[in-house]
Amino acid sequence: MRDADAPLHSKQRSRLIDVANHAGVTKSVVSRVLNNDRTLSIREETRTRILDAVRDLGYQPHTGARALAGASTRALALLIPDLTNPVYSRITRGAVQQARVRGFAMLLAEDSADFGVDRQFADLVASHRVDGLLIASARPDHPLLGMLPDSRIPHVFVNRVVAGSGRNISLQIEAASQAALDHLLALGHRRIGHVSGPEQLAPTVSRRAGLLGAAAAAGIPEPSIESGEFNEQGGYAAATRLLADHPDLTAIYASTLNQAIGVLSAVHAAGLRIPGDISVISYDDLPLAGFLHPPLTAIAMPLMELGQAAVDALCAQLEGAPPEDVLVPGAPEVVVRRSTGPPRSGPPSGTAKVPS
Amino acid sequence: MRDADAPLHSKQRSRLIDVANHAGVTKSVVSRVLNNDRTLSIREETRTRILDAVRDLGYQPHTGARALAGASTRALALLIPDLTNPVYSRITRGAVQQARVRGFAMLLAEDSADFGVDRQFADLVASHRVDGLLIASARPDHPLLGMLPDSRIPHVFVNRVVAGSGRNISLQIEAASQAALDHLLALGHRRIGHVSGPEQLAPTVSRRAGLLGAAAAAGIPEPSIESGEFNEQGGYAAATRLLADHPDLTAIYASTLNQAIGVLSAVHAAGLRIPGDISVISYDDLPLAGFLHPPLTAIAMPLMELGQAAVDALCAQLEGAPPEDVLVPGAPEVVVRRSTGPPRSGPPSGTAKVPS
DNA sequence: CCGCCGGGGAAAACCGGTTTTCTAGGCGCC
DNA sequence: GGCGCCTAGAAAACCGGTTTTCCCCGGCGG
Repeated sequence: MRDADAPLHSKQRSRLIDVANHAGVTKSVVSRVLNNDRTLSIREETRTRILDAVRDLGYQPHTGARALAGASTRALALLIPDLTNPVYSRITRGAVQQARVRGFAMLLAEDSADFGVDRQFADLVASHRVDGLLIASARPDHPLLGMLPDSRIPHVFVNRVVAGSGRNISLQIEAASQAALDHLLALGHRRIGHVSGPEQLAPTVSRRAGLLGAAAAAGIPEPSIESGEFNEQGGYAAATRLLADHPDLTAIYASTLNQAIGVLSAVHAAGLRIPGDISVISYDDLPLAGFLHPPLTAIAMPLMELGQAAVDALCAQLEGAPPEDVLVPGAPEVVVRRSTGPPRSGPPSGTAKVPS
Repeated sequence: MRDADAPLHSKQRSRLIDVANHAGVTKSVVSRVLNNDRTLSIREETRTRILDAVRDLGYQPHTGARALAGASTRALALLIPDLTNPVYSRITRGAVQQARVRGFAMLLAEDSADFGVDRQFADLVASHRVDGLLIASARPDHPLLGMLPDSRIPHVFVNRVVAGSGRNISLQIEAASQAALDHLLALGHRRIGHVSGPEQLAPTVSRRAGLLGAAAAAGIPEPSIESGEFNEQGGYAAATRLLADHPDLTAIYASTLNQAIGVLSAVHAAGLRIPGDISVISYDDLPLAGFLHPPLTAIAMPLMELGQAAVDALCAQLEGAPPEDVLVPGAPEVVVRRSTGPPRSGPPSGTAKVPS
């Protein structure tokens, strides 16, 4: 035992040099062992002696020192538009989990405060706080987009498609819309309304395009579309307009679970029965959907997997791979509950023009 | 101008030494100016020269170097049990925002993965990644609780009350239960059920205690209580049991918005009308509540403020203040919607014993 | 005239790692 | 037997800040 001089009873955190002394080597060797430096040649016995010392002392590298010495910070940052939107909650969960698996910490920034978030994000990078960025909040005019291409900072876009960026991590949105339409067609619906999201947002556009394309291919009348924010109020307002302007609709496809809740509310308010008068189907499935009134038919999307895939893609960039678009696999699945049914035969039963 | 030798066109990030050269001083002076070192005496002219240089060069300190040199990391970590629970989303939002205001980054960890989260959190501290911890996820048996008192790491408990810790940041939960009961009493209810949360969880206990105390004071029969997880399924199951075992109930008070959604569903499934047969009221108000069927009466709690207060309290500790309990002000407010009304006079109308 | 004091800032040590360079010894080879 | 090479690890230079110490200089009192 050569550790007689090591401060075994010290309450201090142990440093690399302590481990080195404990193992009877220099700190450079310890560092290289811990980082799996292939250019180091070392006897197996020495290696285990070092690893034992690491364990004995409970050594934990100092993140700052590491970052300073040029290595990575092993931290990522996630920018999302709205934490209270369950869609982003799931994506965040997946991303945080996967980051953890890969040994990264995850920083969080929310765009809703929109109080200089672009600036904040730029600072995270400039101050070497993170190795890379996950951006789930890029509207086409987002200031961040202007500064990213110049910087060398690795980043991916999550659930966003920034044209030509070559680093978009996305879901099979068009296929989801196709699946939703197929479900409605199988029930016999032909006049369909769509509650869409904010204009120019990539997922909005994809869902709409998927729906319109599929409708055209199926030879049914072009779906009526109204847009609203990605929340309950947005869904409520859009559905109210749809019902008022297109009394012949028999089904509504909502772009988001939050919107769908607003849609349900608007349909109830119009005095219509679900699915008797109007069927409602939603993109995004969550446990919540099963407890609505009526339980909501929805398209389950692999949101956690999206978050995980985004972290994987970002890590690949960190390891030197060129960025590339990723389409998260997993076919959309229609979870049939009780908000969809055959279309009514006659005119709607309720007083569609008189919301309470 | 003395900056002729400064690499003005360099694309590199500028360092402290660059700023110093640009301003014609040494880096120690720059550092002390930027950190408002009161022991430094400096001419006003020099100070502005330095600040100008900082601005001109777009200087951004290297977080790692700073942390290494003994200063703080200016990062905090937040541990929450479940991101998809909107309650925690709001708390998180408040915390992230306030951290940003105070110049801190926020790291996120979720307990749901419960894949060594305590270990992960300990690591964050041990590796000097964060200055302090916000813990919103402490069950009494949480492993983290065993290790925290020893460590000198500043931390607070958010929406949790760890007895004797002296660092609990909490809401006026008892008052909220009181307000809920007052609302029901005013409507004429006397037989009340309560859907409670997981046992031993501090908020669960507080809400229950508040309700029982207020009920006793009002002289009504002791409320019937069933517990369930803090999600829709938990609320559904608990409400189903309540309805089956206590057919005389005329109102249910749910512990969480998620649970309330399950309660609504269970009441519907039992064939009962809301509020005709059963009134439902919930702790936690969110926009979502207004779009349920029927729109849900709920107690609005200042969740974002809770998150902010937690960050404030933690920062106070970082600045050397002794930890102390904080009761976030803001009286609970009953947002009356349509899920509550006068109690029915006779027996319930539905087939309460036959959930579909 | 000299010593002391305080303002203004320079110098250097240090934080804990990473990475490149260097060296001592042992071995095979010619 | 001398040489180069390989192995195993030592040494030292850095990364970019913070903080303590030190120094110079001018003014002022004795």
